[in-house]
Amino acid sequence: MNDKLYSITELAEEFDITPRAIRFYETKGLLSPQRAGATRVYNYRDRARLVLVLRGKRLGFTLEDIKEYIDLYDAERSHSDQLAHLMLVGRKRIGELEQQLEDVQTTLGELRKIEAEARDALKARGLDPEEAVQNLGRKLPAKAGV
Amino acid sequence: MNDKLYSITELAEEFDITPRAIRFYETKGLLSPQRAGATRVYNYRDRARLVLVLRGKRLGFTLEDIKEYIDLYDAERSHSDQLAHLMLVGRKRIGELEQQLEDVQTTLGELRKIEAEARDALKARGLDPEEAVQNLGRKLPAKAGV
DNA sequence: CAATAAATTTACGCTAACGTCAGCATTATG
DNA sequence: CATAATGCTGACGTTAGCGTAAATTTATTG
Repeated sequence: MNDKLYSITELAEEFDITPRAIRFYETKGLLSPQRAGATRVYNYRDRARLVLVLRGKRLGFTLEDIKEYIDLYDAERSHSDQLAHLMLVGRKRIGELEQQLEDVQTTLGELRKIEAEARDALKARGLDPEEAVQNLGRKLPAKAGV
Repeated sequence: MNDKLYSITELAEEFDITPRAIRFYETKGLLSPQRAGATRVYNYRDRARLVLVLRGKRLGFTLEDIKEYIDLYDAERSHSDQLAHLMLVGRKRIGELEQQLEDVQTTLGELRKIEAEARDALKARGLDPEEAVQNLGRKLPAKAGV
């Protein structure tokens, strides 16, 4: 059931990125799909890797970081040195992410406070906050993406 | 008690960045210290802003994102439109960060699993994991920072 | 006050992560 | 089968975020 195959544009559309980006990740060693002739063909594992890449990006890691991270999954667990190295790199990343977790939580707290204050201030003026937000779209020149 | 002033190098050293970076943030409108003649002088508020900038960076935001975010703090809360806008932008960021929170937690979980597995595998070979990690430093050409 | 040391501006350089052609081959379709 | 549509490989262009060097004040210190 996991034998489904994907074209490059299918993946691109699914994840809202460009084929160019996907090819670029390949040149960086993050993906290595099969080929049918010259055409790239992605299987379920390739797709899973792409998911990891995109999540890594959302977390602000560089593609090189992400490669190192992905390699943790595929690392040989044959030599003890490999295993020790796995632990070492894993711990480093864990440390980084724990810091990031703290940052995210702090910032979320601050933002929620700001939003709540703004909402209260609107209510105090006898306005419906949701309505006020809606109205912005009509007054302003239309900002973000359809 | 919060009237302490800082030179650019003091801040740079405290946060382990370069003066060049701090000046760069200023050109992007993220900081606006006073001047004593031509020399930049930073007060407590400037320093607090810098902290926000650096945290934003750790979260993977662009400097432009960070500017928008910082501006939320200083936004006028006089007009209702401003308040509604504040809510809108705040919610957008909150959404992003909630996604990021999920990403961080997922990735942390995966990494902890990998690290634990590596540790168990080493133990199963009768090795002390900590020792094995230590030994890496002596065998390998010395990789990361001091 | 002469000699450093520290700051400033200006400007060019560099890397990451793609975007954007160009030119060509392959595949799909009316 | 003519014509799109899709894909491939270069190769150059672009933006963000500083690094680095040069030339020039400004500050500090023996």
